[in-house]
Amino acid sequence: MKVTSEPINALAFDPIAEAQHKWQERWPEANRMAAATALIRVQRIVMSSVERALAPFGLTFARFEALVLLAFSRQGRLPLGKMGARLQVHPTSVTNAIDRLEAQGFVRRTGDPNDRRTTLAEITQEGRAVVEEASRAVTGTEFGLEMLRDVELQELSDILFRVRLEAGDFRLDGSH
Amino acid sequence: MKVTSEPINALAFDPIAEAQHKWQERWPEANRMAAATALIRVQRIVMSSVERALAPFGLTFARFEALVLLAFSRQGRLPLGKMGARLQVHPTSVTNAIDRLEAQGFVRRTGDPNDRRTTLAEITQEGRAVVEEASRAVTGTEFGLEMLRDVELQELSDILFRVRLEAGDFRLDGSH
DNA sequence: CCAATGTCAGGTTGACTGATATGC
DNA sequence: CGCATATCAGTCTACCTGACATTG
Repeated sequence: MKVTSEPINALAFDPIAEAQHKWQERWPEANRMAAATALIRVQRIVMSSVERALAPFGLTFARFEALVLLAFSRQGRLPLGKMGARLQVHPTSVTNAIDRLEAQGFVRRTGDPNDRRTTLAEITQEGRAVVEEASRAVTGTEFGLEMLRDVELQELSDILFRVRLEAGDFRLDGSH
Repeated sequence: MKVTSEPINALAFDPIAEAQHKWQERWPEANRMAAATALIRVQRIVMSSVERALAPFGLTFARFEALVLLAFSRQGRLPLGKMGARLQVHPTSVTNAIDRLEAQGFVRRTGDPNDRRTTLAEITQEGRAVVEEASRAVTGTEFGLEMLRDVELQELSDILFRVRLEAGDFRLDGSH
């Protein structure tokens, strides 16, 4: 997904607060609406920051995520299906991302001898090199969240954790 | 933007916490990385919830936002440029959204007699009707944030407010 | 002449649906 | 046989860049 790159125009007021007031006059849940809208807007800020850092490496966020996942894996390779489950993306999106990464030489497809239905994606030397550099570039942007102190980051993560947990992203089994 | 519609697969652990640990072993800013990743994931949850509610009305989130903005405006019409500034989207995206809304009969283009460069988008009767119904449908989903109480919603909004403010989305002039 | 406004052409991305080949 | 895995074809949305005509 492409995303607004720069503040197009700084408004003289908070457009979300404005919308919240008007929403409240007609419909319920104005607070939730405001939080959701702000979330969407901040996601764009973060995405924009990250993608700007990744562009010089020929990477998008989706492909970068896939590459990091492979780099973090024990053997440097994973079945495509497992990657989709981890990254919470559609199977065809995984295929697509790996297609591109393979064309760039950052990933190689391998068959799995144990289960010949599955395809493994394996990160290459070039892939490891680019993930190292790209990660430093992304870190350098502070993910567009440079204004948040550690306490706020923690608060934010805690709240988002609850949403992800109760939305069914994962279970808490204690196995980890 | 289309988005994952359902939990594809509930993992037995939190994939973001896992990534945070591994990131920490190699690169700085692991907390920021985790917050950013969680933000992106929760935005997908919210988007998915909202777009599922809007689909029956033939609306996407982008078009719904535009329609709500028009419905909230004093005269039911706004210049396209102003809409882009409010919604923080690219000029061509506004043109595109209004194209579709016009084809659906929810919006009508008008010329501005004062400044003949600008085009006004005006919400129609049908547009007002659909925005009323669609808003109720969206509200019914609680924006995918049903698990957050008011205190948490407020905390979340406060933190996101700081990000938006310091990212340059708007200024605080006191004029509003 | 320069700036602003909106549109158009052309291209990229990510995601979805439905169908398909292959293997467990 | 049913199920899982990955891919392909085709479609859609949103966004971007660069060019353009019109108007202030």
